[in-house]
Amino acid sequence: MTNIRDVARIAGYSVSTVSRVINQQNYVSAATRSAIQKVVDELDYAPNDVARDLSRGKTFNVGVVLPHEDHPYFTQLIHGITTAAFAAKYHVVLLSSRYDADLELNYLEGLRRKAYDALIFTSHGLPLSQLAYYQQYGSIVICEHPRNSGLPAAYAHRRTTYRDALVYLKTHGYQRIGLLMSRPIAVSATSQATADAYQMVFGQRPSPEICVTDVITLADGERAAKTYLQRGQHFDAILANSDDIAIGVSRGYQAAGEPVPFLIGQEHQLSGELAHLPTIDHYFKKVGEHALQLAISGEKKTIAIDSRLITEQ
Amino acid sequence: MTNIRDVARIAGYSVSTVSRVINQQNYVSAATRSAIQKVVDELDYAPNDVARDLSRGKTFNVGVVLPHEDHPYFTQLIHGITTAAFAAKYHVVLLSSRYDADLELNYLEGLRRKAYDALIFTSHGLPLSQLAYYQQYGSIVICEHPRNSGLPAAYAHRRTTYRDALVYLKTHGYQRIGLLMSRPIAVSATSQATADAYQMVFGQRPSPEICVTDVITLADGERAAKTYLQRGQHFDAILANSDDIAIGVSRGYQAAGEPVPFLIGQEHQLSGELAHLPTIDHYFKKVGEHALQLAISGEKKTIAIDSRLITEQ
DNA sequence: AAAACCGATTAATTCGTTTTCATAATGTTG
DNA sequence: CAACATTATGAAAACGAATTAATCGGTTTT
Repeated sequence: MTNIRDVARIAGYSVSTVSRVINQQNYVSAATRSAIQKVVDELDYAPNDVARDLSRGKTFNVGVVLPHEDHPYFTQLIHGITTAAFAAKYHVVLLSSRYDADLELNYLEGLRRKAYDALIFTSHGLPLSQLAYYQQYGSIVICEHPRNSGLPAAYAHRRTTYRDALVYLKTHGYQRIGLLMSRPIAVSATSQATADAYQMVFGQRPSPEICVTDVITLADGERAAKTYLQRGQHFDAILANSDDIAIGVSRGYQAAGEPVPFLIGQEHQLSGELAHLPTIDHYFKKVGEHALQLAISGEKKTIAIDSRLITEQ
Repeated sequence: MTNIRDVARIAGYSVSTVSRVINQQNYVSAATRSAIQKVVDELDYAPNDVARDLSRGKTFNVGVVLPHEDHPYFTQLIHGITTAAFAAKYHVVLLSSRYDADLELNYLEGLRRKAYDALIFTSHGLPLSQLAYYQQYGSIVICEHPRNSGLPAAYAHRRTTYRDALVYLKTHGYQRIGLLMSRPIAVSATSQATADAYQMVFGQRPSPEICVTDVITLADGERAAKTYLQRGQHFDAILANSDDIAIGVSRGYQAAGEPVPFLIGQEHQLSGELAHLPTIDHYFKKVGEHALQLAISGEKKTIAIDSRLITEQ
């Protein structure tokens, strides 16, 4: 493979001058520039990005840690991240984690090994304190409320909108509310926001019986409905964690021949639109764009994006 | 930052021995190994991936070129690609193209600049011959029939299943069929497969009037229905290019107060399942896994994954 | 006892850039 | 015309590894 030294030798100039030409820098005479450019074209030379990264001490890579890549939350987030990365000439590296601590740690180590300039955790299994520790090796952005971790964060401001949703239910006469969550309250900021909102509206933490966790897919929604029915619990309404999941819940009740509670979904998905369900749009694309911006700027800010309750569709 | 030389100096061994220790290689005595390991731990040393890549002449990066990252076809493909990449310890770099020739060329150049070891084109705007030219700089895999390009390919074997779908329609008495496509027949292998299947079943190329192109989203499906109605054309059935789009078509006809033709969707999406539409599952995750395998192995094979017509759901 | 072999180790080269520092040539000012 | 900038260029030193060839005891073959 032809390198910068070949170009320099054949053009009869020094390596540094060639470097200046290919990087569009100053202090090269027009004549020299065109002479070198000619040789570059003739030899079909292209600089080696890896060598360049090593020399500059920067890769322009941003690693994006995500538990599963086929989930709409992550898809939308990724869309925002790649959009912003593209504009800033950064590269997005996808890192599957499945909430596996070893994997997450391995990605954090990647920061130390200079594989990425920055890391965005769309979600995480490790404690925030551990993520925070790795900030010394590169900037780390999370997509949830940072608590007391000091981590820069871009996230959907869920709590307020969850409160709006629950107030909406309450004022429409729905008293007994079921809550579906992707992960247990103890480990998930999203689930905590749900519980906090519940407390704000109903004056007490949600009891474990009204919550079902580990609900990710439509099938999980069906399962949740069955769980509620088995437990012999009656609900006026259920706040599901996605529209697809709400549809699953509806099916679960229908399959059991039971009346379907009033449902509110999330994510503003097609399924919810077709079923005319109220939903919550979290504008994750926007969240992703901000997350990337934080990652590359190194700013230690917290950006909360307002989400929106959509009751008519 | 502490580097391999620091470790060598402090441990009292040469750089090459340290290198052998951190790479788990032979020809290091147990005593030396543990002595060096101790220093590595003390200094909290981690090897620099960029330097390693440069020295080895390999990055373990696979670039994935995709027109838009929020489309289910690409989402599923990406899911397969990352799954396989993860298993093989490769990294997936997302490259947005929006079918822009300059961008695609830039990514091809990335291969020359050694930014990626291989490139997967989930779709492309540039002619295949141009992609083929860049194979000299690294392996390139496409996700469609390679024609005479000689490019390795993993793709959904659409034509046969499209034929199945059209035969299904024909045998059920549907004669006048409309076809929806994401891109014009001239530039898209998928659209060509549709046209080929049509010819196999109905004995002639589909006329331009029965095709609507540039149909990507549900809203495009609605638009397509209106286009057909405006043209004053009547169809017994329409083969849509996704379930979501089929739903859009249905809405378009309903909004105009017209009877909805029989619809077949694609992608096996939730929307189609809910509406009990026949659909075609292309198993894109599997396609993605094979594509990555081809990319890193460098095999110049062609792998066609059979898709499946689902008429009962 | 010379020749061959083997495991452990090191010195030196290589990968392909960017960047700093030095120097020469040219231009500008008082 | 001396003093001083400014522009143009090159030599050499990073950047941080992997790898090749060489060396050196020690052991085994012949």
